[in-house]
Amino acid sequence: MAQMQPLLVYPDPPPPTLVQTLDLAGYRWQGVPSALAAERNEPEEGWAGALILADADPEGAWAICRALRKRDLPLKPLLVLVSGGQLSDLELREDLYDDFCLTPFHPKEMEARIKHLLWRTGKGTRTELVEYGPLVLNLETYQAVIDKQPLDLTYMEYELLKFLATHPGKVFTRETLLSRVWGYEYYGGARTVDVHIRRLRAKMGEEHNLIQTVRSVGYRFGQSRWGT
Amino acid sequence: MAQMQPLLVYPDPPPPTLVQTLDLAGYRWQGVPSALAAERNEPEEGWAGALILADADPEGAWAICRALRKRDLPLKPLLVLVSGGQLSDLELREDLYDDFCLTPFHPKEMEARIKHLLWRTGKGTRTELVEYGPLVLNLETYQAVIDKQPLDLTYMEYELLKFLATHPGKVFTRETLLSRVWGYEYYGGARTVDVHIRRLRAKMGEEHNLIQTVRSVGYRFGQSRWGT
DNA sequence: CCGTTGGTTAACGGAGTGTTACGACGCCCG
DNA sequence: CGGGCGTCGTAACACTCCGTTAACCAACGG
Repeated sequence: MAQMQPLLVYPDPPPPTLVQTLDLAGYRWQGVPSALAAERNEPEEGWAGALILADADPEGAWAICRALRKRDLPLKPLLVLVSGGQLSDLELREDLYDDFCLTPFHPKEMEARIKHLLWRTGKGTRTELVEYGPLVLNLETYQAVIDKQPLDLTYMEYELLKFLATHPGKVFTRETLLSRVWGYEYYGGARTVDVHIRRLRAKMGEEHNLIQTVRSVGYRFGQSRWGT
Repeated sequence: MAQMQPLLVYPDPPPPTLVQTLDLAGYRWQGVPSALAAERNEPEEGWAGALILADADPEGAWAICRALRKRDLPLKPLLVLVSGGQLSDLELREDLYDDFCLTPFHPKEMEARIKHLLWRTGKGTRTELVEYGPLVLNLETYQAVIDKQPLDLTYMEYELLKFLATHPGKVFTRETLLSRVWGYEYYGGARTVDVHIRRLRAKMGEEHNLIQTVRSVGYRFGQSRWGT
């Protein structure tokens, strides 16, 4: 266990109970104060996973999660600690964590969760491909392919398409897209979404209308389970 | 909210707290007393996942897990409930579960775990549906289906139908509909409602008269409780 | 510097919505 | 029994938004 890659822990320094739990269980770990620091201090071997405490500073914590998810997309296992009152937050951020634990936590439970999480992801059960019909997104290489032909997408276009494609059928308002794809509180015209949608549609041929507009509501990717 | 495959629950009957949690969250479920029963009672569509209570009868519970894992290896999500004292048991059975929860459990936590587990395994988020007879509204895709055939509704039509369908049997005056569907401060002719009702009726075939007019009062969706 | 990317603005076209008019139907009352 | 009145169904029409689109600008990074 000692020769494993270290765990990333936020915030820095972590609360004593967490420190104690991690040390007792024999994990190597390192606290980081920000997303930037997480990137800078990343060891040669990479992080084994991340523990994010979200009960003290939820916004900062989720920002870290987003940053981690965005950067190393062969996603590191990510465990968030939340208070009971934050359980409803989890619903909107399904894709930002792999497991969660309530605070105050039972040390044994935390240990078991970390262990199981590492085990789970070690088995490679994670998919780094997103597929929908003729579209394939390779999350590792940031490449998109449609009808076996590579798509040349910009960063934002890719992120937007990825988000939509991982929630097929569901309708999102422009505001939701702005907050979930662009990030936290984004101040800017909602028309930005329109334009990016348009550019996506242009790059993917017109023949497959994978992105549909739902008037007065927003946009939807793919068909839902009920046919056309 | 229905329309998802049911969850398998062991033992049968489950403790009241679990029943309450599942029912409140709107999950379909079925208790099974044994691995054999789980196989026999498996519905046509299959199980969405399994909830195994391991604190009362650990041996039986783990046996069930093993049986489930052996049979459908395209892993159904499997969540076990264990007491604090059983945490060490988990270590030896990493492969028999996908997530766990401590008993006594926090209902919200349980709900969040189930939801995340189903999301993770791609079994789909439990879609919020409104159903009445041949009509199904999918609230998150903004799609409507009648007799398995998609309906092409505009925004206002959809909102109106959604409102009516979520209050079956109840009669609403035009004024009420205007204020509840269009908005509280809406000022306009009451005939607007008529026209939208008409368009709805036209798009849904005439064969099902799901929307009835109550003369001098307003409109009602579905059959009143007094019969026709 | 120039090319790429991300975001804004404005004009345009059209679907969606609400209004109006008219006809049909039922109900009350003479 | 029949006229008159109120209510509802229907179609046509006009206007208002909304989404599309193109062009333009700003922020980078080489």
